[in-house]
Amino acid sequence: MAETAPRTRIQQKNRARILDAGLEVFSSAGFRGATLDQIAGAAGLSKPNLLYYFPSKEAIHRALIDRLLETWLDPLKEMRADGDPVEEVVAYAQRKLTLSRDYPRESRLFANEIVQGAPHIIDMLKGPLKSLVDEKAAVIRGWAEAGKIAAVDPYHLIFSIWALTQHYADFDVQVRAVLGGDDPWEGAAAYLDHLVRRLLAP
Amino acid sequence: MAETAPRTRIQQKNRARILDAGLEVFSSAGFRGATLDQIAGAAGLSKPNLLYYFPSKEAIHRALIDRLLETWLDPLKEMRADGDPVEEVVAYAQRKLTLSRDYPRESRLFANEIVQGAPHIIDMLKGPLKSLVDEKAAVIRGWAEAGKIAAVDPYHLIFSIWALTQHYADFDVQVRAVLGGDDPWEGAAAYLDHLVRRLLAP
DNA sequence: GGCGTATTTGACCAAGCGGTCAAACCGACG
DNA sequence: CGTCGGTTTGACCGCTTGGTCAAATACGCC
Repeated sequence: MAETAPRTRIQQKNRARILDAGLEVFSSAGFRGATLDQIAGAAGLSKPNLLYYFPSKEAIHRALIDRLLETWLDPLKEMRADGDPVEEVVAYAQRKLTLSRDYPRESRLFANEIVQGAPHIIDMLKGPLKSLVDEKAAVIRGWAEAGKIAAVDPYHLIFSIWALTQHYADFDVQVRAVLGGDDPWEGAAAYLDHLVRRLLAP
Repeated sequence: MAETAPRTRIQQKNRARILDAGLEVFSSAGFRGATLDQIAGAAGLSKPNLLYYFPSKEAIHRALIDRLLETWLDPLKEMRADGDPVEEVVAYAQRKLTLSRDYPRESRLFANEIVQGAPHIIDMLKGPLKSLVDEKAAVIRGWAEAGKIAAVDPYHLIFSIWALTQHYADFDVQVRAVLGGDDPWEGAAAYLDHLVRRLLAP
């Protein structure tokens, strides 16, 4: 938040490179495990030069988290109360899965943060996230009570979609080790679709 | 492996305390984020004393991972080909959930390891884990072909059980933030039971 | 008690860490 | 050309880190 727009073209470019490098390093080593030298190296800059653009390691991390949070909830936000219930949930699950597939580093950044107690985003979890989920859970509950979908606990339904979609990104190594060479994502999409339909069919 | 049994009572006690402290710290900070001082503090020992029992930070971590791997696959191993198919999978899912509930620190230790690329256990994933999953997947496929359960991709079925059960332990902060004060585990068990039955009902 | 071994510790070290700073560099504009 | 703001860097600092070591202490057994 309160991100002052970078003035020059060179600032824009370097800030972007730093954030990309930071994402790479933080997501695969955690906050503590990442070093400024690694990030600087990945960004093709010297360490003091890094700190010319961001005042601290913490600031890079925060910028990444902020950027992540902006988009991470979008798929759920898009779920419409006035659509076809089953299709709405199926589509939500697929959007979330696509997000994990296309942004695995962001997914792991988030996972690292949560697993280690979410020190930087606990307020967001208890505030905006909870509100959003409460709202959508009410919608799902409404659908269930109207008999349009089977009765399910809406909170745990949402958790299971989060769990599954995060799993394919965060536990990618394990998934690939078990599956051998095959690309997991196609099978994942089909399975997730099948699972949600089975679960919600009235 | 090749763990020489501690001779004296004092060794047994201190090694156990160190492992417990190490589990606490590693699971909530990751390997890199954990410090020997933290572990020593949590174990109530001095740092050099720690290193009297374990030769390095790495060694503590490895001991924990080894101990974890011994039990982590047990629930899946116990799934019997000659039982009632749906009940076998349901029971497996519940065993795995119970494990996550009772050993959340081990779960997070595992999660930290995998998210960061599984550097220490990649061989185990590609070897024993893959073999076990291949074996059980064949069993599940057999059930499906015999019409005893609905047709599902057995690999993704197993992934979804892993994903969900790990989620409640690893993303505990988020789950609790969304649910408010309520204990998640009861609802989780009911939901997981329901999900598996719905999914597999022929 | 006394002795040998197991255990514990304070002091220390080299390397790596996040971060600073003054000086150098660079390109645009007069 | 000079100079002025934005950019880059090498050298450096204080602190933390994993790990060592010799000396001190406790323990178990005679």
